Amino acid sequence: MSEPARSYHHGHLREALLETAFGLVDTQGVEAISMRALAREAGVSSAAPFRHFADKQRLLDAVAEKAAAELERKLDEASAECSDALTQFRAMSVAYVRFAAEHPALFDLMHSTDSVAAPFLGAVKDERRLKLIALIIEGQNAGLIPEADPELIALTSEALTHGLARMIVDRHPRLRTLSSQEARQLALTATHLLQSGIGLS
Amino acid sequence: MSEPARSYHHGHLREALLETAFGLVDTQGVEAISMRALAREAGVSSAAPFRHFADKQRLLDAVAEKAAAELERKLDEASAECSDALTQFRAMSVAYVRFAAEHPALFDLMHSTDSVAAPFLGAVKDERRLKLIALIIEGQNAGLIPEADPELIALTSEALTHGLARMIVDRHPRLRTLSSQEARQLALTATHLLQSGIGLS
DNA sequence: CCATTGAAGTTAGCAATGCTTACATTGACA
DNA sequence: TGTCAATGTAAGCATTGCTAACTTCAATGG
Repeated sequence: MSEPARSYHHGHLREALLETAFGLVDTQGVEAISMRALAREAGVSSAAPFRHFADKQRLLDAVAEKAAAELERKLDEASAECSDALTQFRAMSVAYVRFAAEHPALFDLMHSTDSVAAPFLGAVKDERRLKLIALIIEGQNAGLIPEADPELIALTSEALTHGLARMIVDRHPRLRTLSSQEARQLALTATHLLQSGIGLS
Repeated sequence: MSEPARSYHHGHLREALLETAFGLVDTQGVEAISMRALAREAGVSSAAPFRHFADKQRLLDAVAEKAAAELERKLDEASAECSDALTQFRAMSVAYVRFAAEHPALFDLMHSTDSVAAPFLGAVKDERRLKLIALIIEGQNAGLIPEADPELIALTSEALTHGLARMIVDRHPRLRTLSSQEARQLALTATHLLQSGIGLS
């Protein structure tokens, strides 16, 4: 935190910009960030950021990738605490919805940025789907998940999870009352409800 | 189309702005619209639009409401062609996903605008949910839909449908190959697959 | 041990945008 | 027919994304 009184050269400009942009998106939304404000915040001229990001969109892409990495970390964390495949599967879904509820702007940005522009983002999604499918197969082998095309189950589950997440982010009327405190609660219960009640098992 | 050579007063500025904004969002996305460009297009000074829309956001709100009306029209159209409750229910889901696939930017705008700022939008959503629930109950009475809390079924279905729609809009990897031609196809098949395979019935 | 060079910073400025204020025009209505 | 509110215009301000031309400085190789 304590920056060693730099002169002329900042030293960590790129990371500094990225970090404050990340925080700003998270707390105030994408439209709250401007290159010039970011530069000001970093104590640097308004042209400096363009040495590190070709344009604003690239900066946002980087923020999106960082958000994706964070999401991934939470998903891994969630699944690591569980033993059997089905529980892991559910824990990941819950963590996914929870992340959306707690960081709507980041979640939104993540999905509105083109995976082509942010390759890491696409790679992460692919990897996650593979993991989901593996988990489903593992669950089926253990008799925890009914026999059906694993890809279809994965797709259904993704749609359900993603849909619920977006309904929360988009302030669905039914879920309108959400304070960010309740979000966590609801994310958990709703996902469990949906998945145990109608989806798998 | 043929404007009668107006002088000074446009006559239908508000509608004209709204219409071209609607089209522009649909074909180029929200970020493609600017008040000044809209004014230029309408052959009017750059301050004129502000006589009809307090600020840009209000204009976008109006576009969102118009999109919502359009969606609603298509949903009604789709359900009107069906007889029994379950078929109507499915037809509406399919139409919903199809609309998202065909008009991603409008769909996106619709959900990113606050229902408080655009009251019609919120009202329409409420009304639709009530209709869905009524349809579910009707389907249950006819033995077409399994007995379960209709609200829960509605919520699940909404999550599934909305999730699928968003996955398409957000260019989900699994659905990445979409050309807007195929979108229609996929929307139909996927929704049928999901709903008949795992959801209801 | 310096000269050079290229990465990373600066200043100045362009074009565009959202929006406001003060003024102009005009159709509709008393 | 006179007036006035609605609707248009002109001019301008602050801000933004981005560029071009110049400066600083740390590292590198002769």
